[in-house]
Amino acid sequence: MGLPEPKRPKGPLTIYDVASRAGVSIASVSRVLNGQGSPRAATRDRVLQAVRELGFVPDGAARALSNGLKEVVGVVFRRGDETPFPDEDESFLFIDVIYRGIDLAARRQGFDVLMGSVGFNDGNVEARVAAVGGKADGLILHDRMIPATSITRLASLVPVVTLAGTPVPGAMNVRCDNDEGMRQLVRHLVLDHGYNELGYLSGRIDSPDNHARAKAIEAEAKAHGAQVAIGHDWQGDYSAAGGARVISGLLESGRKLPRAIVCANDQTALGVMHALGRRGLRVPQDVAVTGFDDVPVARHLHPPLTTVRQPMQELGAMAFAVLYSKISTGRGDSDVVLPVQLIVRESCGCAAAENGR
Amino acid sequence: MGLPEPKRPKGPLTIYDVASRAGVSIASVSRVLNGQGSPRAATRDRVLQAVRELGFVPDGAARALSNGLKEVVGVVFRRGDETPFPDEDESFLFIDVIYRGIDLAARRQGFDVLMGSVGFNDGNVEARVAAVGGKADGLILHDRMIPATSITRLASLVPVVTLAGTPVPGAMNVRCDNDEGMRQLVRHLVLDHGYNELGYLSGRIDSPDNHARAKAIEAEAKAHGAQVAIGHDWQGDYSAAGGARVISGLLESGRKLPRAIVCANDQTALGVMHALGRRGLRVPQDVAVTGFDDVPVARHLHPPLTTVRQPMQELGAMAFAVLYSKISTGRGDSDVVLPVQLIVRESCGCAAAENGR
DNA sequence: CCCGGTCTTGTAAGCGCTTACCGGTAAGCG
DNA sequence: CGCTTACCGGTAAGCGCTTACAAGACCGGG
Repeated sequence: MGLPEPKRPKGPLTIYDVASRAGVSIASVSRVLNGQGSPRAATRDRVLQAVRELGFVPDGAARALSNGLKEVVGVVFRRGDETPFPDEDESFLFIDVIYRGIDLAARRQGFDVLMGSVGFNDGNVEARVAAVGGKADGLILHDRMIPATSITRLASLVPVVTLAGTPVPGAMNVRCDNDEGMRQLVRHLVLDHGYNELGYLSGRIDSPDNHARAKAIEAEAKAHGAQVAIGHDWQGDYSAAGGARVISGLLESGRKLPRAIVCANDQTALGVMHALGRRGLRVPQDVAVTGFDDVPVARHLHPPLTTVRQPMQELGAMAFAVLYSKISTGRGDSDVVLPVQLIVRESCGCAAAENGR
Repeated sequence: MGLPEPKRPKGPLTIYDVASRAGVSIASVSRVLNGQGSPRAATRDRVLQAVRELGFVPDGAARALSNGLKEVVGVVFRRGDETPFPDEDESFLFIDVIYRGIDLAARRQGFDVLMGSVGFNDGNVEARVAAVGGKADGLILHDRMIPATSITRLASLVPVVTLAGTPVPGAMNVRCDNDEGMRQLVRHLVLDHGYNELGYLSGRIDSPDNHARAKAIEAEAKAHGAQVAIGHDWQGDYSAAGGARVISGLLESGRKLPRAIVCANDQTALGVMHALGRRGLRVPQDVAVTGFDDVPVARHLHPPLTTVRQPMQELGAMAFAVLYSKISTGRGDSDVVLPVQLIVRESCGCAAAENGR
């Protein structure tokens, strides 16, 4: 008000509009907006006033270009494909919890999170990852979506943190202690329950996490004299459908199931329990089942699922923390391992203790 | 190779580096990268070669600034707070499905999704929303996080789609047909089951969706001569904890529960069922319970939850579609209503039909 | 062999913002 | 009262990329 004509120059509101409206230079506007320098109170007020009146919001791209900080972390995960199995609704729980951890941590530093998911069968994954990288200050990548060499190369351009994988040269890594978790679980099954026949229903064959878990169960079972069925017939894919498929296959071929089935993750366990239930087999009386992850629904299954809790939210938060440190100070830990925790519920054969809440 | 010294100029790789490496101008590089013009095959190859060797990825900010398109949609939701109740783990399921819909649709247009969540108690929500808006080409906002006038103002700067709210001047809106869904549900309860006493365990009081649902249940119940308990004593907040709290309160004050409890959403129903179970009340024999949303876990509850399915993924996809249309063509529908579907399972009293699979 | 037309490539002008640098003004001091 | 010292605030130079414009290369016809 007072000024002749604000006359929004049509084009989307820039700092120049604010400056002329407030009768100062664009530099002053910028300074007020960013709290740099020490503008006189009068100046500051006029600028703020103009900003308010105009409803001005600075353009992130220009800002980023100018000061070299986008305040954006890119996160690329694999999602289920566009047409998931009917059972698969919950297949993204795992990554969503991680997202949440990242989001919370990022928010605290004024960063936003750019999601760039890819399907399992998408082509040009590298291109997608690169595109996200170009829009962000740093990248958090799930497992092995692209070859290690590509990750290394990418990492020379923009800081990269891989999640739940094995460290890659140049990139940083954050993961959970799969090995220890699986070992605890096996000890509980073998030592506390006395099961000496286990089966390991695996995850995707190309997953480092899956390898680590398989290795651990074999080693620990052996150490305590228990058998473990594993291998091609026991090949799942981290999905509920996959777990159900394996069990059905085993049962149909007349195979005898081991006393306890250790699943690569909770979703698989969910599928297994469904398949078992359909065949009239009781969990845990006939067959014990365990998961891995401790996804939120795990406690709501019947029976509640015994599993290994990965601190997924912290995993995400830690990934961001490491990345942020790299972005702001230029250095960050290259391999962080987070502890896991055995969660004993009922699906292993333990009696109901403290159900739900 | 061949050229004297690539000598990465330390600073992070720009189009100039690529150009000099390939022995062409930056314009040519840009053209090759964006498929503009018709570069000679030899030129194209040299550029691509250089890009590959250097591992160049163009800077998104610069690109955005230059051509006025960031290829980013901002999405701001309310999340639970940083220290959720133990029960609340699944409280974000709802929005995650929507995210997924947005993500899928966005990906198809080469857009990425920028998440900017805010907690229920966060201050300066408007500032956060604005910040996200500044980094994106368009904004998808959940419900009413900020006053309508703010939304309107924001919408003059950048296209805005609100979700599941009521349309706001200037912004576009996409929502589900709450009214029809609730009416179908009530008809099922009253007409098919003969329940004539219902209770409506509401959502957050400031939510338009909650209002719409409350209105609908009252109207439809009245139309069929059923009573419905509603109001202060029945005030939930969309959370499981809230649902449980209300039920406990009611029971402790010695109140008699209606025959059927209609919850504002599935999470609330989950809490209600827990609370009921703890008091030894059976669902649906003693009290019927219904939800709203059809969250993935709904089918895994015991008994499986009768609810109203909102096509949440499509909701997200539609939101993006509308926004994209606005961004690219300058116009988009201002109020899209998506149909809902009554999902009858067992918590209403119906017999087990086709359980989960 | 020269000239006009085509096709390719280079030059340079921004996109909106931050910030180094410098001139101008007001305050401080002898 | 005049000069030094701070302090503000303005001017302008980029940040890395796209693209309009123009210059150069190359072709064929006359």
